[in-house]
Amino acid sequence: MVTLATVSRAAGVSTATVSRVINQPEKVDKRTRELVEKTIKELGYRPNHYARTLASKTSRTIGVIVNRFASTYYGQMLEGVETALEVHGYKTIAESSRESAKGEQEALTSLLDRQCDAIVMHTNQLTDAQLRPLLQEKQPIILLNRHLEGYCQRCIYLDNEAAGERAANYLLDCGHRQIAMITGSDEFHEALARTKGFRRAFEKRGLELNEDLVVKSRFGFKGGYDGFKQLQKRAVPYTAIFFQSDEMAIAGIEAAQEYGLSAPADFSVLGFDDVEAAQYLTPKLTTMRQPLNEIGKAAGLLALAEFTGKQEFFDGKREFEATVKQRASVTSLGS
Amino acid sequence: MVTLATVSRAAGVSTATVSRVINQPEKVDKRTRELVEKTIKELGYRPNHYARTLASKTSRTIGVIVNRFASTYYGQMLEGVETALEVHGYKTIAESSRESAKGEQEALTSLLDRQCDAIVMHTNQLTDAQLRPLLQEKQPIILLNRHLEGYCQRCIYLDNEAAGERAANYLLDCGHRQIAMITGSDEFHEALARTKGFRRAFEKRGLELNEDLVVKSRFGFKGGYDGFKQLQKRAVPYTAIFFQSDEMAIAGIEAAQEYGLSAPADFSVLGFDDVEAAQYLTPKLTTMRQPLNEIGKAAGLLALAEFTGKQEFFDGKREFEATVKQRASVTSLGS
DNA sequence: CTGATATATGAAAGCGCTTTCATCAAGTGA
DNA sequence: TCACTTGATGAAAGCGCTTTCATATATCAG
Repeated sequence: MVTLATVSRAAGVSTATVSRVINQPEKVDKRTRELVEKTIKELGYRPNHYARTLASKTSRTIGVIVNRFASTYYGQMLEGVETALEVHGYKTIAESSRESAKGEQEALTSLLDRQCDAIVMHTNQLTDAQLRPLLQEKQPIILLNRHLEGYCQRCIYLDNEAAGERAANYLLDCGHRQIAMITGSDEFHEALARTKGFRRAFEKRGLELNEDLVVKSRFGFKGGYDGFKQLQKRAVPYTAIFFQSDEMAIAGIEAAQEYGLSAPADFSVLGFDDVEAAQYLTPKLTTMRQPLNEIGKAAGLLALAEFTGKQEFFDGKREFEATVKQRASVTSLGS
Repeated sequence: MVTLATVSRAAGVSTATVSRVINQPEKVDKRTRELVEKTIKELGYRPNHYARTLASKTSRTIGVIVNRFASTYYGQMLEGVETALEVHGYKTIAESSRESAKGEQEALTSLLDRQCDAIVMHTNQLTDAQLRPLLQEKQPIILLNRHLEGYCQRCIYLDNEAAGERAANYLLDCGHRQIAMITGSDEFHEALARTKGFRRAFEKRGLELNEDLVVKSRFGFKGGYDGFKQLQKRAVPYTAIFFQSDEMAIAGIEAAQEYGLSAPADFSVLGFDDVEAAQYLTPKLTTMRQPLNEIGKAAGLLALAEFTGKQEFFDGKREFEATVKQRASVTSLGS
């Protein structure tokens, strides 16, 4: 194995000098530097990341924790973080929590043990009380789509309430009145907030939201499929459905087929996320576009800013807005 | 910071003993062990992963390199690797190559520098010649869906040729003769193999594959969309289309709408992958099911077996088969 | 030419852990 | 009882690097 010492011996200098060539080249005489650089190349020396981190106490890597890898939702955020950090010479490593509190906790300590300089995490299984102590680490931890009292500085999130409200308003503006909503699971702050905002839109207009039309379900295809069936069972008329994720909407549309119903002919559907598939479906899905990539970027940059203490990395934008992406699955009711 | 030394002092033992309690508890007297364990807990001590790895030269983690995070295809494999390793107390960390040769190379050295005990990688940008030297590391590197002369021991793959052949045969058996194919990009070994197998099926039956009906495109939604349009431009009649990925198929079906065509009424479509969305589309997508999760698991286990030298981790199955998942998008042509 | 300042380098201590080797006490069989 | 194994523990070296501090040489103003 080629180590610093190997190189230093070969070049006839001390290990300190070789180290300097790598980390602060300007502090080394040009001739020495070139000699060392040549030797490094010839020997194919690659610094041992672990030794380096151990000695310097910084690893130039940011850890990211997501719920699942096999989901575009998290994947897009992840890519956002990655691209933002790459520019500044930082690496991203990812772990998944497999949707369990234990997993979230383990991933966090694992990443901490790996000396990540900062951590970006999406957490919904851990309660506020469980989470708080974990946040005491000296490495900054950025929370995705989660609000924690007194920890706002380090939260990046979509304003899900506003998004829910906007979704309702859009449907309302299209003339719909009997609007159903299939929600994501309670466990997710996102779902709760979207529901709350949705309700508020009705209140503000002095309209009543028919509670029989809101069915609690789960994110993911299956959740949309089951949710739709449940809605049908209630036999309450509706002209539009708001699904709290695109995956749910896709599956819901399919479920409708089994009842001989089809969107948007029989009812309008509004999704959420704007996954890549949304624009390639039949009907093309009208959905609440969520800037997943930018959210990821912001989180990455905030992590960097917090870790380095250089605020210029981060532009201060912690809150993002979802916007209506109009396509074909929502139709206006003729007034 | 609580270190080994802190604990050892508090417990009144040597650091060696504390270390043993953690790594080989059976070698420590029960009473001492319990005392140390108690102290560890009280102090909230967590071993420093870096120091540990540096000293022991093993990190108990496997690195995985995928092309992109925001794709279910890789996500599912990743989850497969993860679940397989978790059981054995190994961690998985992932990096993405962002679909570039440079990215693949960087991810590899980064993971190597991180002392991953073994690496599982999906690589298609690096040429065989570029790849070979990288494989010389002492850490075993497992290749996903790639064949490398003389490196078969460490390759896990879907038999894409057989899959392509099977796809063609299925369509042929359904009575289709004018079959179009939209391929993935040449850069991917997967695409080439599927095409090859597809061709072979025709040859074996003494049938001719109309070359005007095969259009080279790219994986991903856009590739399917563009591919279909290109196919239309050629104005050659067909009764079925084989898309080399589900994403392509989804987008292709949508593109067809723009021509007033719809599947399966106007033509059958066969996809590839069986992504979760496939069963929730209209029409439900008939597709070549690829056991992504199992492939990931196998790769993880093989990595473990190679690293530890314990062959019992791995069951020897390196090659996987795709099977036809019949749903609604392919119809039989009345004979 | 002198003392002060800047620049380039090396020696050596440490980062937090594992592991080898030596030590010591306790147990064993003859 | 003695020589001998066995088991539990500690001292200390070392993993590959960074960084502080001291040293040595070069540079400069006066």
